[in-house]
Amino acid sequence: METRELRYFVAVAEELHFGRAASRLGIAQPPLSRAISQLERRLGVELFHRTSRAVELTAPGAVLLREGRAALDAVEAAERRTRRASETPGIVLASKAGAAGEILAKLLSAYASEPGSTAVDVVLCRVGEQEKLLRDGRADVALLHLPFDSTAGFDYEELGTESQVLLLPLGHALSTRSSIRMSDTADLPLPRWPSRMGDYPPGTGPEVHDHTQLLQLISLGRAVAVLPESCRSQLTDDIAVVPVLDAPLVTTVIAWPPHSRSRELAGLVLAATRL
Amino acid sequence: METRELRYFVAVAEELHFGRAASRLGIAQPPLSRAISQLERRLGVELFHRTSRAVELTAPGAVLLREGRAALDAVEAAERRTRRASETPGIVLASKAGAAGEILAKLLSAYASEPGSTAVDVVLCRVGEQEKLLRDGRADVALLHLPFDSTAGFDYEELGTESQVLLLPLGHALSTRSSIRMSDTADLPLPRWPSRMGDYPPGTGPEVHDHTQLLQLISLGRAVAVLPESCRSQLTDDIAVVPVLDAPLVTTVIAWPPHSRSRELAGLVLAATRL
DNA sequence: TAAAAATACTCCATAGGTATTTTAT
DNA sequence: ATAAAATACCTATGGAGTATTTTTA
Repeated sequence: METRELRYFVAVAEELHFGRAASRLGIAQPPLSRAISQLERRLGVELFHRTSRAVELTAPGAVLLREGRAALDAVEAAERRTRRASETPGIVLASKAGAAGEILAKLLSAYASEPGSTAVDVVLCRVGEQEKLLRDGRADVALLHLPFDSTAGFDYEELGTESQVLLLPLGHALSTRSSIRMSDTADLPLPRWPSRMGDYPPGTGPEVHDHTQLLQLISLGRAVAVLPESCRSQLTDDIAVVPVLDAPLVTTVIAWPPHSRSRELAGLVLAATRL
Repeated sequence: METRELRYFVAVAEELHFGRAASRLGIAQPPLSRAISQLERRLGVELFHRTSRAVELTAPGAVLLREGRAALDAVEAAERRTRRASETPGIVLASKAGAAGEILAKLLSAYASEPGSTAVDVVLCRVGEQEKLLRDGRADVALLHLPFDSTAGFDYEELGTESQVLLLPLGHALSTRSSIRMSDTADLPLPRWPSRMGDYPPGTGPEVHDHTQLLQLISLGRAVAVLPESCRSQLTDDIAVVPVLDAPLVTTVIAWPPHSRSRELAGLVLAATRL
């Protein structure tokens, strides 16, 4: 199977419409139809049920969508990491914008002072995006937060655990409490974070994709949020903080693709675990 | 980058010889030379240093070899799992030949008696091969033994831990001892297992790639070996067993590719953890 | 000088385009 | 009746073959 065939298949599987998929790919519809049916013939598998009104994935098609995306990510990663290996040496570290600020600063300065360390580019990304960046080679290592992010498919080291606090606009009814429980937050405008696919769950709270954005919404009285307590260091004084007694503990981990232990990466991970 | 280009590159990187790589690929040498230099041009990266006498990988070339192999495995896995999804339903489980016999039998019968379970094909492979099988889609789930195998890149659950014993031919000088230490085995003909690349480390012991083969060599007096104690169940009575006090503990785990939690696989894993 | 990669050229398989037909709602 | 996929047919890019040249240890 060629990557071009996989790209075509994934486009159709995502659009569920040959015409739209073709224009997204920058080709005409007939060659796309041919490419897909040729792929089906070569695999001996029907990938789509199609009528003139609807296109839908078959069960084997769903398998190919999942596995094919992973394969395309791997090919992209191979290409990108090869290019980067020939250009600027250095490590690309992905972290959520606005989160892990303190630990990130400490890590960068600790690693920089090690002998033989290289440059570390920091990519600040949206919540949940780090995994994709690691998989497709745009990053070499990432800071993740369990249980929100998933370490599936990566090697990782735990860096620390912290409890969570509720952030409220000053003057909010709950802002004078010394502590609260998760059940107290049921009716509050909690933010909706994007899911793995990038879409937002239904609900009343605002849609947010990074912490900076969220803090601003809290200041404006449009949201409240439960966040790891290390976020205290970046709060403005118009936000109140109340410990949440029964919120899940958050573990910060440093994660990297398996089998990619370059000396530089190993040094960075070591520096992280020593913090 | 197309998979064809990756396959060509990997062939040259493994052979370090355009002519041999070409014949391995079933094409002539000139198109291979052209394909590689075209790849280098498109990537903007020199992948090989070549003279008329020697071909060697550059540093970015080494990166592409590692990442490219992973990408090719992922593409192969996508193709194979899609084909399998359309044919016989069922799970393919990989396990080392001769190892994990008891736990495997228990697992298969436990899972088979669950409601809604599917067929489980067992692939008995060589030591260390399970990881490759999981990565390239020939297997869906595998039994691994830590610390010998690596779970890098997989999800897994631990199934149990056991200590190790020394297996000796009856009549061997050490066969009457009630226990021994690793240091006592220093001069014995311990088997040499294949490394990750499939080649054998240097040494005096025989080269072996599965337990059945090894047990036979022990019976013949050509080898002794340190193995998990569960191997006792398959021993013939011409082999003596002596506990090794300070051998590393062996943990059996069931491992699967991340993001592949089909209902059937989840059921099998659940059955395994309940054993 | 000899082994091996690169170049020159030729050919054909196939990816892609346009025009049109079929199909199912 | 119409939106959308499939088919027919054509073009041209580029992948692969053979013959030859260049390179360097």
